[in-house]
Amino acid sequence: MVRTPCCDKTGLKKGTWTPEEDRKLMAYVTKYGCWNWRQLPKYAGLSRCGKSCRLRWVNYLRPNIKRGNYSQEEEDTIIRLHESLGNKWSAIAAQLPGRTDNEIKNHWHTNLKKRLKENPAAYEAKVESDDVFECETNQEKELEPKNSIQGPLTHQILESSPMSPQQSSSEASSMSTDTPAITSTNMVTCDNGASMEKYEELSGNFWTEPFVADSAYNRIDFLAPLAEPGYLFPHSPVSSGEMLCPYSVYDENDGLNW
DNA sequence: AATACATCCAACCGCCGACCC
DNA sequence: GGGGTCGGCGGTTGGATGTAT
Repeated sequence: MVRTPCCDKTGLKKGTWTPEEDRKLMAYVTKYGCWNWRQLPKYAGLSRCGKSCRLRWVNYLRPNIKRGNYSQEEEDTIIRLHESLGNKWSAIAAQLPGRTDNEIKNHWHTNLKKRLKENPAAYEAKVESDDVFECETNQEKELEPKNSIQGPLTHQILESSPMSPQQSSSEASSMSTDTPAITSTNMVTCDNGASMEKYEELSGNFWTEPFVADSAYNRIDFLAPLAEPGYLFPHSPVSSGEMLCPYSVYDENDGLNW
């Protein structure tokens, strides 16, 4: 069958995302969830392909993204998993909460692959110890719920995350590391029809009135939730006082730090 | 200071499987 | 069962940034 392109090639912006686009996407997904990536840009007021929006959210904007240096432990995990799974980056990423498949893939190609090429002995040593690791992960698979989002390393890694020092592990475990869905009482989840219905009840004319970040947020500074958690998204994870952004967007001295 | 080169990583592209009608 | 849509994945690219000359 012939696939239609995921987006109209004309009139859609490509390339690096601007802070304004990030803000719109984040505001929209945080508020309404990812009910339909293809339609989302239209309602969010973005001139982007839905795929591009999804990628941007998943790889960059979504909560709990860990950025920056990889710990030795994380690198070891990537090496082990790559040996057993191959280039299944999403599967590897599932074992490293906070890391995206894209980021792991990049890290592999830019650092680990090169390093292992230079020092294959170290690679062999890691792979040999893989037997024990696989045994552990199999046990964990059996113990874990099938749809469990958190990987086995969640706890230790998130605790050491430099991204959100104020975030407790319980808070972290309440948030998905893998799905863009923002699950809360009045938010839409990607896969839960019941939630959608619930949301419709609460939002009223959402389906007939496109969300336009400009109009919705021009009146209230987008950063308001950071200053007053819970004001804009009373039932969102933000309401507990967490930072909305996965990375620092606000600098006390300079304002926006995009 | 200017230029060339190397490296990194965000984003795009095309394909695939799941799902729906 | 076939056609169409969608989300997700892995490979690749090219712009941004860093380093060397």
